[in-house]
Amino acid sequence: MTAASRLRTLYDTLAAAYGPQHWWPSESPLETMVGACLTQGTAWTSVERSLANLRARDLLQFDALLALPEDELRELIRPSGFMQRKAATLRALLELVANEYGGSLERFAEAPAETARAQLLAITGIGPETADAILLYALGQPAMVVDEYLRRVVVRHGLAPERVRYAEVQQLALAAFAEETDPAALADHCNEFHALVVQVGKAHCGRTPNCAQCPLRGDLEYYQQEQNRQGRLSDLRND
DNA sequence: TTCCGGGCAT
DNA sequence: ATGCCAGGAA
Repeated sequence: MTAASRLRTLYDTLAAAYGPQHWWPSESPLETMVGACLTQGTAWTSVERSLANLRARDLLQFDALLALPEDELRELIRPSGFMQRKAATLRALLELVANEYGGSLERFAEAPAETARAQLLAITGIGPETADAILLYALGQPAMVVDEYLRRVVVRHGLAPERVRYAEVQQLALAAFAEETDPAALADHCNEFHALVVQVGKAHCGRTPNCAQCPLRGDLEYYQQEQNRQGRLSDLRND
């Protein structure tokens, strides 16, 4: 049983348990992009308040948002926290799209994924998770989003070592869909995968694990039994 | 590792 | 009151 095939089974188990997740909830790619920045380390309900503030002033349009002074933006996004950093990040993101793509998210989406990702990562305040979330949910690219929940699931189920890096978890998750050759279909899987991981993570894989009712407990027991078996063999060898 | 931060559940 | 959240930078 390879790590990739086990992860694929976890995905299928989550899909069966939770059903379609319909991510990312938004009315436009711009709103998705903004939400992706605002939700860093922040509950989604708080992000919704900020988005409502912007929508109420018709600011969820590119030109209007670009024209908004940073200090005003800061106040409108206050409910989602880290407002100074996030306001600066959003400004830089809007300027990237304005300067490199004429303010068109459609053109941004047509850029090679590697180019777009590098440009996003060059912005202070956008790290790998936010960059991949924007690539996937706002630009439609087949990017795998790795968050703390996925890292915990992968580590706790013995699919990777404790100090595993972002890129390694990402490669492992992509390997679970290696048979998918169509980019659009892969993007659909990436979309659903991350959404499902967030669901199971919030309910069962927080700071302290809560496995009793977890849909993935079967796989965990499999791993723990393997671990015990390895332990007994190790004892027989006296090491 | 620590800080950034308001909102919400407990 | 305390802990934690669809993270990232210094």
